[in-house]
Amino acid sequence: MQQLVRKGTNPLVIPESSTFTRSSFIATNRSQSMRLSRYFLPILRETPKESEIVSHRLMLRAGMLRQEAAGIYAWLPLGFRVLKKIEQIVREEMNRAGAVELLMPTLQLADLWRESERYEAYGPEMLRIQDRHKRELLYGPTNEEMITEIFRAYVRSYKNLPLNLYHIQWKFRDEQRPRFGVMRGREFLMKDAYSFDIDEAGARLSYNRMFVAYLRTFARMGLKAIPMRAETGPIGGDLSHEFIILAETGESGVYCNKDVLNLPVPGEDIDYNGDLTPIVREWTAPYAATEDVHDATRFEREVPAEKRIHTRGIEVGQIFYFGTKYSVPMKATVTGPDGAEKPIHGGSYGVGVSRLVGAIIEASHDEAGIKWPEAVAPFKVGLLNLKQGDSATDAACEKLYRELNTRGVDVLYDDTDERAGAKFASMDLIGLPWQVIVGPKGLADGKVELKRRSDGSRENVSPADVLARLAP
RNA sequence: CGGAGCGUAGCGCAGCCCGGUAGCGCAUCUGCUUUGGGAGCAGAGGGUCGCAGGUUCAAAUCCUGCCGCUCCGACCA
Repeated sequence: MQQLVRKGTNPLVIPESSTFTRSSFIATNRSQSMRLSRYFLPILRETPKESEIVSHRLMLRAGMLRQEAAGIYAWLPLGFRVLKKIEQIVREEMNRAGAVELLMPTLQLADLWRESERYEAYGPEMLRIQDRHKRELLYGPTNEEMITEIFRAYVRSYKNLPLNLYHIQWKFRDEQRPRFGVMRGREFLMKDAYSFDIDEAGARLSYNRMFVAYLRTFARMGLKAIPMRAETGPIGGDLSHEFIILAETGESGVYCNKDVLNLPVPGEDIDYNGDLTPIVREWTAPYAATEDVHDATRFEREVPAEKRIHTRGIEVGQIFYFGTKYSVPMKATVTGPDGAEKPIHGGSYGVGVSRLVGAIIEASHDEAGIKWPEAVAPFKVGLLNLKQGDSATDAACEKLYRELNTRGVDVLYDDTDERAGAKFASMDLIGLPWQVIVGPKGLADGKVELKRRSDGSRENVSPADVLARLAP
């Protein structure tokens, strides 16, 4: 069933009799709230057949996502809000680490890829396109060539280094078998950063900055992402880590030392110009590896039996140092202090932004639905009016809705005339961190119910306490 | 890319073998009764049966081709 939650009057028409402007969408400087009756949230009661893993199933049921073709999705409003929140966290942490944002196009000229000799090498996963002039284009699966082209066009001197440029853009890889929803789509949103340094020593400093930025990025999303030694893959190079979150339903097997789960994540006051080596060393000291590079002998020698973890994981980021792999064939050189031209040493650093939406759900859900970490939740609070039309509950809800907004809290206000049970089920499904449940029974005692989605705990509090708790 | 399936109402499915006016549940709409964990009753609307061709008096059903999607495996952020 597809229930388009849209009931009530035409939102484009404010009745003349209205004594107030009925705004369905409240946007203050700090918050963006919605009335469910005016939102677009097509919740599915039944599980769509095509979804195999839990995150995909929940994204479809929660009205976040619509499949348009194999591995290609439309992001519905609720899903889009999560995507944007994740994107923004990635952006803030990249900026904090000194990377500079730009935006490259999705389409690239084939000639660019011929320079690095990857046009032929990439194979059928690359979507190749011809324009009306029969020029060969491709939908970019990654952007090393293009960023190198941009870099070499402008940067001449070592004095402009180090430089780290990144963008957050849609990519396309024509997977033979797309599956698992956004976890392995063909079109996906990715943050990719590219570092440029005069030599390997400099490149390793850049690498470390991204390493630390990734620790912070994933921690902010409520994830324990573990850096694991990785194969360098088709991009090449000799230093690489995958950042993996543990989830039973993960795509690959992982082995690690339990200690790595409790390491401290650097605070936002971390000095990216300082020496980050101790942090990287600390995080790479405990054994942690995916099964394709797993060394059972070492694992058993280094990790005491009670600290061995063998489970599955989802890759949410990967960082590479690849040296002069692109700068040599593409002639991206700068003049060094000695007056000699040198190819730059590069690295690339990806975060699967759209994949993270699914990965977070894999790591945080229960039977009833999603449990969003607050930092990425589409709304912080779900406000449930259990008896729409009752003047007391309506008034109490309207007041809470306005006041939470005034205090900068994102609220999804379920003001529909659904029955209480349906509202509970829908709210649990979409997984907002907090539910404020307002009904006649509680209001008789001047109380509403405050429920925390993460652990299901609930308590009866006054509306004033709700404000104090949710908008301190 | 090997193997296996599936396309019938918004979603989940039956009907196909054995050809004969397209059905069920949920959802939607109307009315009444309900109202703190996915309500009940009564009524209503909604389908080029994936597309094209063929066989036949007659095709959702049989035959051929194509398209789309899913699952297992190999592969991958």
